[in-house]
Amino acid sequence: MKIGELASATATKVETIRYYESIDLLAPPARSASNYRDYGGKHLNRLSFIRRARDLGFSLEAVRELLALSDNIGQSCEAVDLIASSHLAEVKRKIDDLTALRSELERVIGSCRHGTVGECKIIDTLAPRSAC
Amino acid sequence: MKIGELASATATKVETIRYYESIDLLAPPARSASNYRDYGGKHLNRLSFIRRARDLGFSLEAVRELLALSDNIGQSCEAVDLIASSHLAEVKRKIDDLTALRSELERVIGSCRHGTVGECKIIDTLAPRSAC
DNA sequence: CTACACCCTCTAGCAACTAGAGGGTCAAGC
DNA sequence: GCTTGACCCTCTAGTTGCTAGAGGGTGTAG
Repeated sequence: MKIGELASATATKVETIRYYESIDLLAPPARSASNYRDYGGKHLNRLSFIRRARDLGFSLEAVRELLALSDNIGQSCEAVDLIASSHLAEVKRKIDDLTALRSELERVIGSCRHGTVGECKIIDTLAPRSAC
Repeated sequence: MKIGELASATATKVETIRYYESIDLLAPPARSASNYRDYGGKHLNRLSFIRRARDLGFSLEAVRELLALSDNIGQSCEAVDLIASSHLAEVKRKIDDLTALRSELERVIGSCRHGTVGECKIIDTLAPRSAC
């Protein structure tokens, strides 16, 4: 399987696959006579795993740990749970931050009377002076 | 006013102030005899503006535009409104994305039975094989 | 035999800083 | 007068997760 085929099989860009190899996330595959990368089923599985984890928002470092853990089939999955839970906590925190931000932005934008910049409430919120 | 003073007055790091100068967001101040940056009230206002806009999540490019607009006091504030509204739309989109992500993560984590990695539902979700 | 799609390596770029190296300046305390 | 420590300076490289480009080689269809 050539890199382009692996790329379309996993909806990943060719450059991204090479990048994953360069950071040791994906093992270097065999090479053809013409030095083309030649991937097998293992690589496909591994890259699929990476893709799904990335789609769930895990960082590449987290993915790296999840991959390592997934290889120790007998071990407790506590560590897996921990990584996922702390990621979830982070996602929740971001949602909270963005929700607060949204309210603030809505308030600011809602106060705009569509006059001149000199009277603009939005600019007013940002600048430490002037009135609307 | 030295850079450290401006930094603590605006809760900005010294390096960040120098960075803003390097990308022409903040005008270069006068220099003292010993080549120290010497800031005035204008710089304080400008940096405060930048900080508030950044706190509202505006990109540096958006901040640059907002700053330019805020100087044209007579102009219509339509452009300001547009920048703010499109930022708000972006924030909303991010909240939606993260909320969907949160549900997915909660579902995945909730299915974990705290056994071994081989039985782990979390790993199972990521890997295209095995059972819990 | 010549297009053209594909592959290769290596490097630089994005946002928005942050951290470090390697140096100069200035006021206080001994 | 001299050292200590907190500042300041410039310049460069690192962070995350790719993406895009230069400058080349390969393989196949017409």
